[in-house]
Amino acid sequence: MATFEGMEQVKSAISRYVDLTEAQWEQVLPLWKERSFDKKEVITASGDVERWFSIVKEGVQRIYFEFDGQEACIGFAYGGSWSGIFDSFVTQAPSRFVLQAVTPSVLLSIEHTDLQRLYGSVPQLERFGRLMLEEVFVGRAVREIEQLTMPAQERYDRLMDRSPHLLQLVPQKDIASYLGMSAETFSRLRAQK
Amino acid sequence: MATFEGMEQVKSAISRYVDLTEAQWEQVLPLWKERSFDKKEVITASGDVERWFSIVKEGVQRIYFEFDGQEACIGFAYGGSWSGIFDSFVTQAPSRFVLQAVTPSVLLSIEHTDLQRLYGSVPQLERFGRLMLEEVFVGRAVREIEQLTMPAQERYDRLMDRSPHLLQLVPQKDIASYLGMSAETFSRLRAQK
DNA sequence: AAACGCACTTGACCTGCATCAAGAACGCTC
DNA sequence: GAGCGTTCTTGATGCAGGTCAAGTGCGTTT
Repeated sequence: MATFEGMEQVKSAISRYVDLTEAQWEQVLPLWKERSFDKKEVITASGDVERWFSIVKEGVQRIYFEFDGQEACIGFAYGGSWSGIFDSFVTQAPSRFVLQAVTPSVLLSIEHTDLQRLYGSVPQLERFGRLMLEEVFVGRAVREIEQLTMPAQERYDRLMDRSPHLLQLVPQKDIASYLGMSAETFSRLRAQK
Repeated sequence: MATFEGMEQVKSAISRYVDLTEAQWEQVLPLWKERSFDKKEVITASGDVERWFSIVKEGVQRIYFEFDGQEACIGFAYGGSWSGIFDSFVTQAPSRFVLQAVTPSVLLSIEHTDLQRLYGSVPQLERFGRLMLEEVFVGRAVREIEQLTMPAQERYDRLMDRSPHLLQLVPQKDIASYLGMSAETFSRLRAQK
């Protein structure tokens, strides 16, 4: 079970979407667990079915895809945001992606089966489930649109606006990969500022 | 309500995922409606919330995104496959995409509210809902991975393997856009075969 | 503190694909 | 079936960004 601060963080994250009664919180909160990972530890491997939906308590994680020796970074998760392989979590099909801790990380997680059961006993949670899924969908769609319609330069600018701290937290090569450009191009873009 | 053939098609599409009793079919089938669209008619506009989940009875549709005068094609739907703006349908948030009939189209559709209600009264349908969502997710992820990791040539080959008939059905410029290349490049790739 | 590895920078080169442009071949409409 | 718009082809040109290579700095290990 999560620590006291952990439970508080889960409560405040969910509270942004729905109000629950004290009795309901007592059903919801005990199901969340605290999970810790070392730097570079793989949290969910390719081929695994994602069992957990998580809120990031500490650290940064990345989602990437492997193909003939290369890696393509698909997304990041950090303080306060959701973490996990959402498509695999939702569909309970094996993931083709890897979730890895970039920095030492602590996640507050709930199991798929527990969440499903909660949907039955605490109907308001459905709204939470829908809205967090919406955020994930929108995030993916925004990235897809940006990749399709913007040059490297502009994609860089936008990411720096949205997540200026990211640069301090993760290797530049991962950000470059996320933006769909080589590490060299990324470096050059930074230089001319 | 749908025609007799329409209901048969809905039944066989759902039957691939779950078995229902006759009594259950009688709850499910009457909620599906037949909707017809002219060539080039917009089915779901940008900004709309997607109300419908559909099975394609006839015709081809495309999903695209508009930005400063350009269009980026995100996907196609045709005979037997699902159609709709799935992320907007699932999240009930306004769509940033457009769904348009490329050829005259007939869709067999169920409303979001009706489907939600059915999940309550026919629990087996949840499985259907999950599996069709899985297909959509997987389709999106496959395309994302292909865009990221393959040169234009190979993306072209793969699409032609997967959907050889597509070329007869929709303008080449839309396929080119879907593959993330210019119409000219697409034309040249075809020529050298 | 020496030594190794890894991330980052910078330069030179090269190429895949976009863009521009101009013609050919289809549909539609009247 | 004449005319017009739209789609498709083909050629010429240009450039964004990938690749290769060599060097620099830093954090870790021993």
